[in-house]
Amino acid sequence: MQISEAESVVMEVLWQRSPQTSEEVVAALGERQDWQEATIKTLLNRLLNKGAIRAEKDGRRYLYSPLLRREDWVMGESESLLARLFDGRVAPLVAHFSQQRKLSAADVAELRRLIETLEQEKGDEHGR
Amino acid sequence: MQISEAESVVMEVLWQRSPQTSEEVVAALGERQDWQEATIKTLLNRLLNKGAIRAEKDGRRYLYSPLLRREDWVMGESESLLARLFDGRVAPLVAHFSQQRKLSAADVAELRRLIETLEQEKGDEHGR
DNA sequence: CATCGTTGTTTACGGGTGTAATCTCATCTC
DNA sequence: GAGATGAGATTACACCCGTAAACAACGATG
Repeated sequence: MQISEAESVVMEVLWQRSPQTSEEVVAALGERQDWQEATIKTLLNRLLNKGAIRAEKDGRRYLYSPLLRREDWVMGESESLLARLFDGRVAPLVAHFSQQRKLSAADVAELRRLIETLEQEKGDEHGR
Repeated sequence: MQISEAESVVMEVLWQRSPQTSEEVVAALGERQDWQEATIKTLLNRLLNKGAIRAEKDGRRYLYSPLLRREDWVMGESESLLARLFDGRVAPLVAHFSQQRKLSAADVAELRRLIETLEQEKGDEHGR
């Protein structure tokens, strides 16, 4: 399931809450995006055709809900990037950021806590 | 500097070694990619127009070299992804991978070593 | 010098994307 | 029931991208 940049912005709105009418989506986007209503309708339609969302009839309107799950999309995008740039692994990405001095002390601390949790879990699995 | 997927494949060849003639690039790609020579020439030209590579005359041919550095491109792509999907931070990406069980014990160990190195460096900076 | 060939340049074309206007049809209102 | 209103569907259009063929220019070769 391939969705474009602009389409993903619409998806974010539906991932946040669903179902929503097109009017609500337009309202939600109106704040941040300066898209015409027509543009958003086009995007909703393309998402429908792609099967990324569904529309159920509700009186004279439709209620839109995501079919594509955010986790799946995020994982797809992330793995694609890692595969193309970092040989498919996470550690080289982190290493790259650190080499470019893009990690703050807070980032490092957060990563450490995360790693420790993970090591804990791995240990548990082993014991079980 | 935006370069497309196909263009980045050509860049990878030039990043590996440069300068190279178009013939060499074609040869390097011929193994993995089933592109016609014409396709590769188009991509070299587009990269030239974008300023991502340069061509210096060498007799009747040109020698192509990257202008865009791989690190810069990698960082740009990575930061763009993090910004769009993970609030711009690295840790949430790692967390996401771990939640999806995409981290092996080896990955975790590698990350741990990396983190320790980073903590070391931070300490040094502080002392200096 | 005329021709050939190689390498770079220009043109092509279908599909996706960003952006939007227009059309159509069903419902609300008088 | 006729017109107005509003939602979704259709159409539009320029640009980028993947893919490639056609063309042009310049040097090699007979």
